[in-house]
Amino acid sequence: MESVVVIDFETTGLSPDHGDRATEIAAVLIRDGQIVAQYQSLMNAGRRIPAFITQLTGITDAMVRAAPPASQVMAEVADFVGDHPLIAHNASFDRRFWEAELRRIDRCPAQPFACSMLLARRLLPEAPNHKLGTLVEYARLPVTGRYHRAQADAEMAAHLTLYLEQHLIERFRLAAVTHPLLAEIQRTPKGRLETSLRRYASGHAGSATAAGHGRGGRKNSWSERS
DNA sequence: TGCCAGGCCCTCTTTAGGGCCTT
Repeated sequence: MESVVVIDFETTGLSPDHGDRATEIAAVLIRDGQIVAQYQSLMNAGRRIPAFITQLTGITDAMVRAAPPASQVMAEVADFVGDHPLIAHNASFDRRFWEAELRRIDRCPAQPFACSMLLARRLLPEAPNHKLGTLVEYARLPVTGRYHRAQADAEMAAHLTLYLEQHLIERFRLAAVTHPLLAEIQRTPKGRLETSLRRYASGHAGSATAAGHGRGGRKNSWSERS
């Protein structure tokens, strides 16, 4: 897979539209099937942390008060991410905070997102459920730290992404797995996934190119959807 | 003090409702 970044936020709640703010972020850069760089920081957005969140994450008001300002952390992580496409577990959540926090520092978030949870629902429907912790245990992936902390969750989501990539390559004999392909898979209706992926694989035998970009303008079932 | 969301998916659906998943 080309370079992608897996991110994970810890926050004061569920909705940036209702005043919730990020308290911690981690970003893990994957390149050529390996984790090659990481960024992690608590951040101080000036919000009190609900007791429930402290119980869930272990992140306290004192920890956040001692952390760098959210504006500084978001600027640093935006530089770290650059133009790389992003992946997160339940990406609709992280995407809202990513966009909200970057807008606060006048940065323009433009990355495409893919979601490891939606991918796992498609590719591992037999898993007991599709919570990150359950999938880590199900796939026997390394537990890299405390759940509900950004660094550990981002690392485990990265390992899950690599596991899903390998699953795709072995099961469907794909020559390459790209971020656009992952985004396409999570949008494909469950009943059509097997057929569509096998058609995609046969159309890309021996190819090392990305989904939806067959040579010579050739289109396939994954191509040119926006 | 307690509450607040949103996108996706499945089905007993599609003119809807409820569960999952994230903090």
